[in-house]
Amino acid sequence: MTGRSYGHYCPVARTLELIGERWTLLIVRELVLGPMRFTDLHGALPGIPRNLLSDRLRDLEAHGLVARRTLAPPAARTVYELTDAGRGLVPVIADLARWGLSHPDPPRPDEEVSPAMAVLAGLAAHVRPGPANGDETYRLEVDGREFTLRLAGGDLTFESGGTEPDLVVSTSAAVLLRLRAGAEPVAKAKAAGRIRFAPDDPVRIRRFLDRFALPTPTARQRKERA
Amino acid sequence: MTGRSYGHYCPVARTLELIGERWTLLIVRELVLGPMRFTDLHGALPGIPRNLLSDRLRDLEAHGLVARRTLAPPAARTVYELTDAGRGLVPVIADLARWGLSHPDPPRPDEEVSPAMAVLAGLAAHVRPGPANGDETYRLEVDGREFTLRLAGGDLTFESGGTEPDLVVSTSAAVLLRLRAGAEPVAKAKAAGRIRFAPDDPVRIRRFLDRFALPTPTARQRKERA
DNA sequence: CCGCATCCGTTTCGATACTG
DNA sequence: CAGTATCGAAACGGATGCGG
Repeated sequence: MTGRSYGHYCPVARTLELIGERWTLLIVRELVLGPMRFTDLHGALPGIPRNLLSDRLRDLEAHGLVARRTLAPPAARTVYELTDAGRGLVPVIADLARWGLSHPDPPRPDEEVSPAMAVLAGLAAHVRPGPANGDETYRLEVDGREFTLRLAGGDLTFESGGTEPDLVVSTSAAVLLRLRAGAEPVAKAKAAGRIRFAPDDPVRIRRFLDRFALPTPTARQRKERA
Repeated sequence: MTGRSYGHYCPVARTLELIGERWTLLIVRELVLGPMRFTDLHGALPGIPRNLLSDRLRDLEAHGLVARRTLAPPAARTVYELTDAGRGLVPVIADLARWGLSHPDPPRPDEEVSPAMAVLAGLAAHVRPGPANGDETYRLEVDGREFTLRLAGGDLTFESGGTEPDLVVSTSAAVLLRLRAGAEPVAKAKAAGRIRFAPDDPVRIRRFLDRFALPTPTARQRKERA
């Protein structure tokens, strides 16, 4: 038991006792995108001391939000992954991202941009309900890290690959954030090679931008007309 | 600048720098329900030291999440209220409440139940989109504190009174939580006088329970049929 | 009663060094 | 690679005290 109690019988306080400590929610954010090993986690969270990461993982495991799994002998390694309970925190993280994006603040000197947060913040926070009929799968390649996003109805889940994606998007975390902020039009980034789509199919690209509510000329016009 | 930086250019991390410290979100939770004075806030948050409350309010004000307003001479007092930016955090709080409610944990000895959290956690976290046509206004009287909730479409806002409510609900925070948890049927609580409705109109009561997704026999049957 | 400042023991954080 | 151990620096918790 590490998270100090608030002494309130309150769901909000209870939850904060579990995930309200420094770094905890950022660790969860990383794990949302898939299981990770200790060192990779440490690398994905610049600035976190290893002992704190160790402590947090222990607490998260004790509270059933994270599970450790030991991989089979060939690559015998321990990985940390979210439990279902842990995945239940995704809306919280998405809301925090939404809030942050709606109160922009330019990057400060020496700040690092992580691919995971670009994916989650730039995309996951703004999923729009799509056509009820079709599922879509996207593969994001962000600064060398790969994420597979599956959209079914209004729900977004992350997969560890396997499924053949409808569209592969390759870009950098910084560009993803610039797109989200509307600081750079998609067309321009594409022309400059800062974002690539495969296949280069306008219909699929448009649907991708639409589902993730990325600013497009059309979206802007739609807004102005309203 | 008090919230230590994470050194990440990430909306989630940025937001956590502002509201990730201990007590901060609970203070915001209280203020969601309306402007409050220092001492009332202190009373509504059992266990918080006054100096911490003071510190947090200062930080929140510095970051534009909270504004202090001095009331007119007759009752010349300072009140703290959320800014629009601060109100933007409501979804975060609602998600935390939702998560907490879905991972129940019985009350621990010596824990206090606050009316505000019962309102927010028990009701606000589960608002169902209602009929697009009609707005509804409810007055909650919880352990002596009054809250006016206005529902317009899927949006919930809190008012400081004035509007004539469609329904007045009087109960205690504990009962509200028990209803939410399905630990006690509404009918039983009503019969025992633990919750009162005015006017005692079945149609309005049903709509109230429906909009806030409180477990009702009908809702349960609906679930089982599905 | 209100809001805040000060003091002080305890807990947490964070940087570095260290071990299997 | 995957953590532990240690230790100084902050932050926190709680008890005051002090002007409005």
